[in-house]
Amino acid sequence: MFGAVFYFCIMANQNDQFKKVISHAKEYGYVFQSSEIYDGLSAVYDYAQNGVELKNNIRDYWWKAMVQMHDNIVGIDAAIFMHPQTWKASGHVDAFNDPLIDNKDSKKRYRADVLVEDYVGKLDAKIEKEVKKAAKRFGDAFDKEEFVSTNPRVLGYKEKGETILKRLGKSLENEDLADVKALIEELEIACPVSGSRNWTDVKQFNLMFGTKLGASADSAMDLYLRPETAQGIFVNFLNVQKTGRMKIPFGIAQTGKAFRNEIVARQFIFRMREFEQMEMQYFIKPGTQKKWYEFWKEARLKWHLSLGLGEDNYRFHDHEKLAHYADAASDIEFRFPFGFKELEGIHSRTDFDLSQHEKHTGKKLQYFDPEENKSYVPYVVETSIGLDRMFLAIFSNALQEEELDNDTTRVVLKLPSVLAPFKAAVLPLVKKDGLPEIAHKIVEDLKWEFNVMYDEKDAVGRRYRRQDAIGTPFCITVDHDTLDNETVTLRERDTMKQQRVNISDLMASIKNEVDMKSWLKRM
RNA sequence: GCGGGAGUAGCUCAGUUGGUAGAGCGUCAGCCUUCCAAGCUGAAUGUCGCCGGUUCGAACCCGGUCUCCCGCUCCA
Repeated sequence: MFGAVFYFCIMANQNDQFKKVISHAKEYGYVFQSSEIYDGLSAVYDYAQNGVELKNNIRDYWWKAMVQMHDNIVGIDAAIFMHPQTWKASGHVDAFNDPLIDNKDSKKRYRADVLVEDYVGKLDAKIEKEVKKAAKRFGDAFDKEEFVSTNPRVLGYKEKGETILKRLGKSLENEDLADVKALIEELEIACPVSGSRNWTDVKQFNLMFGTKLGASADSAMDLYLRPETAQGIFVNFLNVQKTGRMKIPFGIAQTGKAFRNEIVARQFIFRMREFEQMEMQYFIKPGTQKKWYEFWKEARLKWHLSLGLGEDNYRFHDHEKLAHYADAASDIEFRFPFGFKELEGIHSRTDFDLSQHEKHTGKKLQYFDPEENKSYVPYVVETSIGLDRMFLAIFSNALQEEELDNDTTRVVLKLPSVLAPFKAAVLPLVKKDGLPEIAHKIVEDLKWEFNVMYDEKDAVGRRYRRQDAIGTPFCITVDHDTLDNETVTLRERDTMKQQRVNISDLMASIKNEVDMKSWLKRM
């Protein structure tokens, strides 16, 4: 019971913290709901004036680590529209098309095809049972092959199973959802939870957004907004390899928007209908996938750790159930305000995608390996991270409420300084005596290198807090001493400590802390 | 999509049995100013999510609708 109470408290706190994250994101110009004045659009958000800077910086940090720092990784920027056949080949047309059915009593939703397949699975289990029984009865003389192919009961189960699956396949192919429901009713499949057979109609959910290419309706071609960016890389694999003279192993990186018509999209920017991925597909020699899979798992974790959000906030989650194309898959999970959730995936995709495109285009997508003196379809290890999720991870981790010595609290956004929207704010202690003029000059000087902000309104302490709330790592304060000796105070966001520095040293001091190079070197 | 909760100023929220809206913080202008939100003066901001109904009268009651949060489901 105490456990339950404790758990409830944690949930309440998590909830609380998450609400603070969302309202802080709005109040300080990071994330707005899309079309808010029209009551918003479900699961679509806009990045605001500070949010776009943070997002750009995250993308930049990823791109530099991935492309600039690896001489065998190059980038592309493929279009969102792709030839519709692409999605047939990738399996998205089939796999992203779920026939769903609800049980009216338990209110549970199931994939209709899975319900039927589970039923067939039970038939298989019955066959196994028969086999075991017979094996016990016949002892050493038991021949499994023969038994399975002659026993009438086993044959009956087998045939029934095959008939069902055939019919299911045909109905799905013809999009005859009424027959899928009829099948479920005929088989008397019951809801595992309520035990009832009170089902709704089967409804088709297409997780891909459709649109039209072509201005006139009759000549238009059905298109999809891409549900993942990876296919843009696969279809360009050979172009990049040839024109870039790439030798295996090599990688192609890309960032860009993808679109999924999620049934339920929630948790702020964690799951949006329109989102941005940062992906890298690494093309390798078949047989080496295990090695490269491990390599990228480690490399990607190092990238995350370099940002200093805390080692305890990350963990790997290895997939046991693998997607049809994968032979190994792992997620890097992050401790979000609502618990550990997937942030990045590292997948060993085998040669599935390239082979599929070969099949559907009739074109060879192979690499001639001079060492092996033969051609092959490369294997692929993918790293795929959600930019919006990374944004949320960083933002929610950074938002802190601190108790200060003087019994007050401050809200501070401890963003990694390399990613902060503004690197410094320049503040004249008072807005007279020529201090604003000097401050403006410092802004003019620094803005060639960083995003800097000027603020003269209110007491300086209040201005510090304002900068704390948007995560600016440094405040430069011009005071009366500045008039005498050309020095200012440089105040650090996290420690609130100040030091006196020469105006001429400002650029170097700040750069030392916020420069991407020094952060990337921590990898 | 189903079930539960919610929607009042930029944010957090009051609003008593229906009588046409308030607070704190924030924002803006000015004054003051010894460098960590707390001084002074003044100001702006809401068709109380939207539409309809009941009523002499609706933020409040009823119906519908949209959006958000939680759970279920899904998540390449």
